[in-house]
Amino acid sequence: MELSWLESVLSNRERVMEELIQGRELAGQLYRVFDDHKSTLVSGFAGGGGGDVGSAEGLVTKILGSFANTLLILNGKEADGEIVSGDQIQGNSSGGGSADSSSWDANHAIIKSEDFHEEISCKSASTFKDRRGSYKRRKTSHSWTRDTPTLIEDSHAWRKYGQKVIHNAKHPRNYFRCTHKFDQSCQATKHVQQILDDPPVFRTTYYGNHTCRDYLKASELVLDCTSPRESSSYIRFGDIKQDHPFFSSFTSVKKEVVIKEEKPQPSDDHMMASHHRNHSSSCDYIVSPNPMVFESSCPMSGLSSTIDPYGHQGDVMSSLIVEPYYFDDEVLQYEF
DNA sequence: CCCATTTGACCACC
DNA sequence: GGTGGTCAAATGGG
Repeated sequence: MELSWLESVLSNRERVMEELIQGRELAGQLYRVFDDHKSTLVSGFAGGGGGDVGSAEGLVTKILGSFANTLLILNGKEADGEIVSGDQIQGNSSGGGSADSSSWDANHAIIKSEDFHEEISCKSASTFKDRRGSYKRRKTSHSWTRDTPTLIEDSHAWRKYGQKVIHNAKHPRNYFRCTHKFDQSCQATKHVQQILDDPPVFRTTYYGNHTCRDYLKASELVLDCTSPRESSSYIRFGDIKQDHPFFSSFTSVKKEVVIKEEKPQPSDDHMMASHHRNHSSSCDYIVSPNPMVFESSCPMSGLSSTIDPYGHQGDVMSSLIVEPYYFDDEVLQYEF
């Protein structure tokens, strides 16, 4: 197997090189795009994020597609026809990157990537999912965790779908899925759990990559706090608030994030119907319903900033990254 | 009325 | 059988 993998890699070497080169070029273009608007993106989120974000996103899409393809090739997945196009990738690493340093500065995070031998293919398992709870335990999907003293924002819209008391844990674990699970078949999910009280530490575990197209704009990012009743304060670029009556268990918050996002193509709109109801309202594309959980997912929304920390796209990538990354205050750490 | 959250039920995995 | 992950009806806010 090792040998066949190696042979496969070698035989695809040209393709790998092409993908990497393309990725590099696209990244360069993206850099210029962001560079042109750096000041806007970094300090002026309030303004609404900017018209070039769209083109930037397009570039990001291509870049991600390029890297994803490379990874797939390296993983020997190509034969399975799993190479994806940039459009399919888009958000890939939901942990994608602390989008913005402003929300992130206060947090020192540790990110670990776990379980990287994943099958990128979707779980075919629950084919006949008519019954509740009938699901396939995500054993094969890769995950990565982030521990933060506060909840961090992210550029994706999440919807809470469950909460569970975990054995031997003081705090319940909250389950979120991507809002676009149904309309765009985005499989990304995450779990958030407070693992320490004082100081508070929240562990966010991401599963799967985002394949959805819509990201919150920078101006929509919310930074919220943590503990249920204590310090939840969320920040909107431009103003800071402090209050929060909510959080029953540390969760649910009302969507404070005002901003509206341009609607996604109306065409796919309905597919989203969440099970029984048609949840396709624009709201779904707007906010991150739970401020409580934040983490930064994908930077593409608009702030480029720095990172795209996690390479979770694939196993290979993860294995290539050995050194920890240091960003400003935070430390991103990869483990295998 | 629409939509997000809550919460108990259900089921896969260990 | 216990635990954890997901589903979906119920609930409540806007």
